[in-house]
Amino acid sequence: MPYPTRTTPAAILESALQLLESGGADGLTMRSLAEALGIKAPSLYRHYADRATLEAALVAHGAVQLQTMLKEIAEGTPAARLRQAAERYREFAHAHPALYALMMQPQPMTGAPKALWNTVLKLSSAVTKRDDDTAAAVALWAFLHGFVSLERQGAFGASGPQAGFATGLTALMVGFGKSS
Amino acid sequence: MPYPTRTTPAAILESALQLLESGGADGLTMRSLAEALGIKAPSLYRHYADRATLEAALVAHGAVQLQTMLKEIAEGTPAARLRQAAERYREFAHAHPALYALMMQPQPMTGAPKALWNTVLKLSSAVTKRDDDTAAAVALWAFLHGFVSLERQGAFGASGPQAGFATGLTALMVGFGKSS
DNA sequence: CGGCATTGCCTAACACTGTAAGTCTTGACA
DNA sequence: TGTCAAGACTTACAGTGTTAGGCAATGCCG
Repeated sequence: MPYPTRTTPAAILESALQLLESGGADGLTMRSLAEALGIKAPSLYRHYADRATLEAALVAHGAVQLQTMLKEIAEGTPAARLRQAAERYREFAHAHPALYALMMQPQPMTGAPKALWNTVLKLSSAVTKRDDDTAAAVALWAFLHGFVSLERQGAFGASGPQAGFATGLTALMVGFGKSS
Repeated sequence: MPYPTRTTPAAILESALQLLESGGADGLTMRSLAEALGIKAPSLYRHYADRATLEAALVAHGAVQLQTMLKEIAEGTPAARLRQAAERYREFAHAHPALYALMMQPQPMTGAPKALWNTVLKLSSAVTKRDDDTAAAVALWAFLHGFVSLERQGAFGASGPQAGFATGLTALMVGFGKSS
């Protein structure tokens, strides 16, 4: 009886992402992932040491993807670019809720997530016109992440979350000394 | 053979909170909770329909507690009170990380959490001087929640999260048209 | 006071998790 | 052709939430 095809790391990640999208966080288990790949759960441990390692790979993947989306923005004033980046950040979080949740789990920030943070920092510093303006970047990111979190948990009634997003973002930028 | 003491709902909540504090989110399981109470896991289902219901009770408890902390602040200008409330919010989140995480899980916002939200809204509206200024309150809460989330996940290096908190809060308030 | 229903506990068991141990199959290379 | 490593397999364990069914003790009602 021949064994199934050899499984590649790329295929595993792809299947895992797909399961996350379709079934949410609960949809991704070692067994469901294995089944999607046509193998048995324990075989996955030949490729990833444990679930945590697999998740780390997913997080890295997500960070790279999001960072790319943010870096692609090249047109407009720094303020306009920041606004656009914020929109994309929010879109990403809502388009891939389970992946985003995974990315935002407590964990030491290294590698891809670190690079993502640097991108946010640069985008923000361009607006405040102060290099390495961590305070502003931190506030910005906090606002972004907090907003999408509250949004996802349905904290806002029908009373216009979208409006609050733009308003808050503007307030933050104004407060940090730059409008436009 | 006499059965152990009759278990009260209050005792269950108390034990659950304690487990949450000491062992984090993983420390609270139906079995560990039962053991802490001197009973067996299935017996818990006489008191709470399922784990979700139990968690809802914990969330409600946390919301009431936090709301009380925020409402206690009576002195100072609206801006000063808001600042102090923000500090307390952050302290609460860090003092009870697991409980706070539970409170911030996606779930329809009703009852105690709703009341908490109203308190935040009032605190914020007092500063912007516009009744029912949801946009400002939303931005504020997003900032608060986002900040503590990122803080908890270690997203900020040693580069002064504390500074970023005050700075961001001020920026937000300035941006919404009121300093002091 | 006696009977009875409700309440709260029990044990046993099911369907899931992640994961460890040990074995078989396959393809590549000496 | 023989050997070896990679990747699959089966089996099994401990732990999760949860259900089913039964015993004990409390409180109510005649």
